[in-house]
Amino acid sequence: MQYNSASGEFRAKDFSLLHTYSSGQTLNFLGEMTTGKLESLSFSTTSGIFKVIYARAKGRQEGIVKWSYAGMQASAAESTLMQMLGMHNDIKHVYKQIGKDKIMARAIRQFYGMRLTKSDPWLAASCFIASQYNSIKRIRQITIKLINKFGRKNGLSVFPSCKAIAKASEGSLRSCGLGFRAKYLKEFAEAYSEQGMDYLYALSYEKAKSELMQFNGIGDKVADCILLFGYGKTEAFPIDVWIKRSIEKLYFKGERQSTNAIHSFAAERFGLFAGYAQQYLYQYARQNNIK
DNA sequence: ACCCAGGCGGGCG
DNA sequence: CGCCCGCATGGG
Repeated sequence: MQYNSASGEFRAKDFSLLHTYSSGQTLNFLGEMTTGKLESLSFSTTSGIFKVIYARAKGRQEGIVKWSYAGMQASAAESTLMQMLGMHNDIKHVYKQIGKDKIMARAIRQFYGMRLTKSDPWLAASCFIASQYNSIKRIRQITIKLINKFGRKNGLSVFPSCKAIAKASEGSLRSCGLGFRAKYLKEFAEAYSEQGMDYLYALSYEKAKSELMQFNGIGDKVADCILLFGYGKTEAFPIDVWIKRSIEKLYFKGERQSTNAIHSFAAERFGLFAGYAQQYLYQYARQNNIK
C-alpha cells in the first residue's frame, strides 16, 4: 500500500487500540490487527486511508500512536483520525457516569481504554445496513469488496461515496455479498445522494431515529448503531441478541424483557452515555461467552 | 450436511 | 402488543 509522507504521532492516555478495534463497532478494516505490545491496523474512510501503529508503554494505560494517511488535507486527516479512534470523548468522565454497578465496573476493568469510534454517517449506515442477520467476519468482507469495487479515488481504495453506491446496480451490489440487503443499501443511498445525511446531526436522538427507521432494512437496532457510531449520539443503545440476553441475565434475573423495557432501563441507568455502556456490555458478553 | 450470524418486515392470533 | 417465519450468503 502506498502512503504519502504525511504522518504524525501523539500520546494516548486511557486508550486501547486492540479493544477499540476488536469490538465489532468498526467494520471497515483494510489490514490485519496484530496483538501484543505493538498493535497496528489500516482502515479506510470515505475521504482517505489510514495506517495506525500503537506502542503501549509497559504496565501503563498509555502509549504512543503513530499514524500516516493518504488522500486528505492534514487538518482534516487529524480530526478524522481522532474521531475514528474515539479520542474525542472524555473517557474518565464516561466511566464515572456509567460505572455505577458491579457488572459495568467489571467490564470497564476488563476492557479498559476501549473507545467508541465515530465515523461519518454514511459509512456507519452502510456498514450497519449490511450487518443485519450477518456475521462480523462477513460484514468486513462485504465492506472490503465495496471499497475495492466502488471506492477508487486517485489511485486509492477509499470507502465508496453515497453517490457511487446510488449509481451502482443492485446486481453489482449483490456480487459484493450483500444478498437481500443490496436493495436496502441502494434505496438508502439513492435517498441521500443529493441532500446528504448531515442534517440529522441537528435533530434530537428520537427524531433522527424515526427518520432513519422509515427505510426498509433499518429497524430499531441498526438505527441506534448509525446514531451511535455515525453521529456520535451517545445516548443511543443498540439492542442486539447479545445485549438482550445479557441485560436479561445480568440485570433482570433471567426474566425476558421487551426491547422497549430494555431501552427504558438503559436510559435510566446509564443516561447520556448509554451507548458506551452498551459497547462494554457487548464486548464483555462476547469475550466471556455470556448467553 | 447442517447450523448460525451485532435483524428486519410481514403476517398471524 | 407478542410470537413466528423467511431471508442471501459463506464460515465453522
